[in-house]
Amino acid sequence: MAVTIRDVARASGVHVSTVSRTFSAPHLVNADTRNRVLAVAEQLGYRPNRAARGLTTGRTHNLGLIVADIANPFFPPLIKAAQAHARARDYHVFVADTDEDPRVEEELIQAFTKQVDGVLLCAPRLGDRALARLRRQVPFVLVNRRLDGVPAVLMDVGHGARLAVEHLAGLGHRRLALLSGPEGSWNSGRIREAAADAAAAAGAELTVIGPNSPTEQGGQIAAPEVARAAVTGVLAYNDLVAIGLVEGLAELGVRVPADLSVVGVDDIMQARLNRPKLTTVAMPTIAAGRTAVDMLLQLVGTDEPGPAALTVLETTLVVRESTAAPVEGRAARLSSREVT
Amino acid sequence: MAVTIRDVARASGVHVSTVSRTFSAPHLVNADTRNRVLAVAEQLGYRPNRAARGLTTGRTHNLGLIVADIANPFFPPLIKAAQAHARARDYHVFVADTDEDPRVEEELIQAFTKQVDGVLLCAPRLGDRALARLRRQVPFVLVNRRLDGVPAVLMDVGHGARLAVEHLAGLGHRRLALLSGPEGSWNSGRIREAAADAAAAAGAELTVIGPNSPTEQGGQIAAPEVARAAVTGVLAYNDLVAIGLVEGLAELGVRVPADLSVVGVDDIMQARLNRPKLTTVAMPTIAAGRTAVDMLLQLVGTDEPGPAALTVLETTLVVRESTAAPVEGRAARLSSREVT
DNA sequence: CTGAAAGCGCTAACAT
DNA sequence: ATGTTAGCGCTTTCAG
Repeated sequence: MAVTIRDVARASGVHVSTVSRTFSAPHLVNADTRNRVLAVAEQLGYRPNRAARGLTTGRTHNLGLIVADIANPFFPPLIKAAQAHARARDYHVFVADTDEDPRVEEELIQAFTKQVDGVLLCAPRLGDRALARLRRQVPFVLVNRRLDGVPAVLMDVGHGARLAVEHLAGLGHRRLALLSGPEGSWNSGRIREAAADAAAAAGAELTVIGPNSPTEQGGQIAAPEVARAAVTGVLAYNDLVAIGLVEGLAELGVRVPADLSVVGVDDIMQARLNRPKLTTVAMPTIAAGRTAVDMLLQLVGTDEPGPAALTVLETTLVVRESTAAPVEGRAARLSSREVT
Repeated sequence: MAVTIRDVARASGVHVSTVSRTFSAPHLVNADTRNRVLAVAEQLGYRPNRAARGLTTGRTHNLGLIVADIANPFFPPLIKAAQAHARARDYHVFVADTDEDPRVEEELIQAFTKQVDGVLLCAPRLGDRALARLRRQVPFVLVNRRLDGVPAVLMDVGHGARLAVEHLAGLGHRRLALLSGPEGSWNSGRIREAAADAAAAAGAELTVIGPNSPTEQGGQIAAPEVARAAVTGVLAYNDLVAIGLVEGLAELGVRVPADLSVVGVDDIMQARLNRPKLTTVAMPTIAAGRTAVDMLLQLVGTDEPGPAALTVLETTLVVRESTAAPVEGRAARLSSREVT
């Protein structure tokens, strides 16, 4: 085994408890002794064993971070921000991926219990009831999901969806479609509600198509149905779906934005790369990651003062090239076209 | 505190060691007792404390995974694969991001010591000497980096670079540039060597431009220099750089592939989305993530038989739209053009 | 300010 | 097959 507190104690001629204090309560030990201990520790290459410490203190100084899909470009910036922020506060973070499966999600939360001081649940797919139950096992904060009494950071995607629909309506679109997200997604619900409201207010008709897998493939698969729906504007659950939709549409000979306007949600890097560049709702992922860590640390009893138990972050609409004014009679023309 | 092994023991009328055995060596305990213990444990909601277990066994069942930048699209698929693979073997993984800073990299490795059974170092930026020293603190396996005596999984990017240069040469390009990567990058060195070899073999001239930040910005910044270099084909350190380069070039009025051919490395999702779709060297990231975990677990003494201490994974060239035959006299025309 | 002693939750010989 | 007894490395009363 490696060098322990005991080795340091022996080598510096003090008792282990003094060494311990040197690291966990330096002010309780005489400056001279402290320096000596520190020097010896340094020289021996001593590093406190966090697990052992956690055993007595009850705090592991570890956090769990659970997302549906690490490879979904929406998450990495959030993970990166959360990880960096946590590290700056001397916390390490376990990252895990549920593969969009609620059961895996539950298993992971269970597995993290006792391993971590708290977990960040990003856009969980689990039901309210399960979440409420799990909550008693381990403290957590939710990202993009609201549940009574549980701290959360929300990116106000409803607002973004409203802006998107108003943008479309402002361009003159009256027949809109919404490509909804996966079953358990809270965001999908918020987008849908807000879009419906905004559409009604603007006197536009909104058809909901879904649920869809939150991937490019999901969008591509939905393309024929969208084409058949005789709409001129579409709001997709996220950018990946939007990008897939544009691709699928292209294969059907439907051009964006000439024949159909498409807006996404997330503003992932790909949105800017896509041709046409995607009009989309930008999400403050970095701020969300940081804030979530702050809230979690506050929740698990760190002294650091933190934000309130519910933080709502604003979203904005980024208008790019995938939206344009509809052309007269387009809807009719589209609906009568032969589509598989 | 939550429910411990002791609570289970009391409630099921056996000694703690029996409970312990029920979980860590089930075959050593009578089926009836085992079932009873299991039932009680289940009912009480008992979950073993891995940290406590680790204290006595010396194995934490945790892995560390260190990358230069979580938000670089090259890494998420690798992280995802490694995490999933590790979890299937009952290992949790700490993910950390160095922000391309070797000092942070070193700090992280230090911090993970004792916290994990081993660490996966993906494309480390640390020097050989530092790596060799650190290696004595914690077992690790390298991804895309070779160091004597240290297990590694390599994606044969040299081969890919060679294919790329041959592809360019085959198209008729004779004046090539290489946008190299960041200082500490082993991959960048391999690409450079292989590209130089292949260029020489094909009778082409190769200008090295760099080092460059491994980001879109890095490519964009290099664009003027590339334009000035009077080359007709470019191999970039990675897709991000290639994409940034294409953008930067566009701003200077240089079109890809009409005026200049560009090849990237990595085949990230963005490569396909970019216009023109990027010709690039595809990396087997998922296999790499899995293999690295296997090697690491083998290294730290799991019984599972694993692959050898050095695994080289093949890369391939994906030809898309960013490369084409050069047009007569283009190099001269480009070099004489006014470029800032 | 520092030492002594107990114990965190669990495993690992060693007995029985 | 199960109980006993020591710790693992560290923190935390409690004395002094």
